[in-house]
Amino acid sequence: MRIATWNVNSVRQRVEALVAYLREVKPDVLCLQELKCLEEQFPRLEVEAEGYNVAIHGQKSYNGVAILSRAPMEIAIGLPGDGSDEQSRYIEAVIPWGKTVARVGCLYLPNGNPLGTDKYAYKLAWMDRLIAHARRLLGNEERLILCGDYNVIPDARDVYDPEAWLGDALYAPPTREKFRELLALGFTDSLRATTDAAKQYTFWDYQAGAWPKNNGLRIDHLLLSPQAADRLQSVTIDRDMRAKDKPSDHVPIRIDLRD
DNA sequence: ATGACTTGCGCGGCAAGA
Repeated sequence: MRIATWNVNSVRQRVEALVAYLREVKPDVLCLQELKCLEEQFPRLEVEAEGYNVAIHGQKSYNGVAILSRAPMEIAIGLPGDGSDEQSRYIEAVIPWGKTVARVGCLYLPNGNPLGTDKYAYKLAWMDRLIAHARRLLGNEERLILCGDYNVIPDARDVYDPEAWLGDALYAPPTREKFRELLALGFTDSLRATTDAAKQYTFWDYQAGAWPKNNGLRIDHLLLSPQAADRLQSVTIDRDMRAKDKPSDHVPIRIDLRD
């Protein structure tokens, strides 16, 4: 089972790259974030033509998440815990896998900048809701994968200039503390299960020559329940995607799980 | 070097991203 996640930064700007990725990498499941469109604006026909089912939680202009799967899905929309939250940042699918299933949560965690504002409070509250939901899901003892754009830099190896990022919502200590609280429920950070290496980046800003200078961040993660972690074979960051024409500022990251 | 990116919205610049 190959599961990938990619913040596309507008799916309508990335249709060609998305179709090429599906053809070349052939993921069984692809989670997308930052669609920046309503469901009816999503390039559904192009994706279905590649043999995928599509589940979309869209929003005008901002946010928006989707799960693409070769197998049919049972879908749940939205992160529980706040009925007044109007931002489209979470979608979950149960996907048949042999005699069992994979449960895949696709998330776009709030950016939260700047610190000390309502935006940062929303980020931390969203992380609390994610922790509560993840705790419940772990109780199912399923092959669970929570993946997406976490907007969290886990530690100093994962950012080109740690000191410069201490005052940023992606790296501030309370953000990393909450991320560790999530991990401590029993998740495995799939990338860190396979390497201790620094600079395993998944994002490079469009500005200030971040890509040519390799000034990147590792903020896209696939977290695995014990039942999924047992099956982890490999992790791949599709770094070359950042060098192509009209790239997203994020690249895909994916795992292979043995059947 | 007289300079710093991309997208949506919608047609003029601003908000948002990270």
